[in-house]
Amino acid sequence: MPRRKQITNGMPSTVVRRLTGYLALVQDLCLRGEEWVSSMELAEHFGLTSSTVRQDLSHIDFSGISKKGYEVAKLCDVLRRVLGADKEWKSVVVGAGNLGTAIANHGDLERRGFLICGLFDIDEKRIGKQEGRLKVSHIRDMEHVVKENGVEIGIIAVPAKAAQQAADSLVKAGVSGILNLSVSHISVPSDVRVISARMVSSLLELTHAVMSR
Amino acid sequence: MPRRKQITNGMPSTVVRRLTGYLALVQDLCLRGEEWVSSMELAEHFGLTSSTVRQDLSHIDFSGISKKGYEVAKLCDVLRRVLGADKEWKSVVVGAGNLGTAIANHGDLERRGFLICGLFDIDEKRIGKQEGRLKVSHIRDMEHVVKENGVEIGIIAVPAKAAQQAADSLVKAGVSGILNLSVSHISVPSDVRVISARMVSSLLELTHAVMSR
DNA sequence: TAGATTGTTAATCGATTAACAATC
DNA sequence: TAGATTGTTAATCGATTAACAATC
Repeated sequence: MPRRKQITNGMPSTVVRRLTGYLALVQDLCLRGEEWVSSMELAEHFGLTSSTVRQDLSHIDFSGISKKGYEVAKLCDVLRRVLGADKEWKSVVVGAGNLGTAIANHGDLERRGFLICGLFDIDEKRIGKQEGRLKVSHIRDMEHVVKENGVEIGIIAVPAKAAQQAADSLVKAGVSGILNLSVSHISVPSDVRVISARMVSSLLELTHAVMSR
Repeated sequence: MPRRKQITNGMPSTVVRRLTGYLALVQDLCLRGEEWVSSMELAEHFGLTSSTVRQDLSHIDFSGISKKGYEVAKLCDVLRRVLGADKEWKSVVVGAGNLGTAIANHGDLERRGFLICGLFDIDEKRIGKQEGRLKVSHIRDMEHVVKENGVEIGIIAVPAKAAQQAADSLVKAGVSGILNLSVSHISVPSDVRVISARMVSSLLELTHAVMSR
């Protein structure tokens, strides 16, 4: 059997990560009414070389103009399309503690196209509670909500111990992607995508950096 | 003038990031009473090769034992020391909205050595409010709190527009490292370390991955 | 036109993997 | 001892940077 390559489909993930940054900046420039941005400006803003920026942008179907740079509004559109920021992503949040409810009610997410369709917990004391626009439901009702609304994204905001169980429920309910905000590592079938934004890990990256100044 | 290398001090940041993952797993194994872990087990858990794991661990002052692997408890100790997880980090949170208060009251952080000493906002309506153990203070009092308590870490949890201002206040107050949870990019002097754990960016990485399955 | 900035190729650099001797 | 797993060197692979022709 030939060795299967890990994931050689689209762009390298390092490029995708930088594109999310470019998008954030370009949206900003757009609001400020800027019309053009050069690879050099983008590079300086993120501490990269202009070469890297041009390489990154060569991955997407978009061209700059020799003397002027990139047209902000158009670049914004293309990046939004490439990253999926132009469509609405139905999402659910697992974990109705402080963090989960904060996320469920975090206007920024909805403003950016992530429509939270459900907030779930397993603790009977929390079930039924009204949190902003959402009522906390039991995890056993998740599958129903996911199917009903065509939910594709699950956000895990539970304590470490419950993370794998939350992931299992999300997978069983049928989501395609999971954002893991918990402290733990989770394992899922290979057709489900996972991104971990573990705050504690980030904080430890930070403390390491602070210590080794 | 000779070209200054970006940051060639310690370990590559990719290694540091993986070490934070190893620590999370090893702490878990420790709780479960496991005594030994091999490079192979660590690798499988994170989808790496055992070679990468051994290379990573060769960066830290710690040795495994030929036939058995790595001693869980000792590895845990060393990783904690290397990453700074063994000491208490005084921290402040800027932004007393949903996210900021969730973080300030997030038990997981305190349990892991991040002691939140202050919660700040600029909105008069929020100032003085009691949020769990903390009372919301005005940003202008931050410098005092930071100096008084020897705060080293600032966590930014404000809306996009206020992020740079929050960063400026933190820098002025004298923190050494910033965890940026806001949507925006921030710029700070080069002696201040920044890690961005922007949820929206992570979500866009995720949606891109989901789209290109 | 002249000059600035792109897109792209080739060179460099760094990170991952393979391989294997050392060793418990 | 024999076998498993480490630590480390060398080979491979991929990502970043430099350079420059194309071009607006």
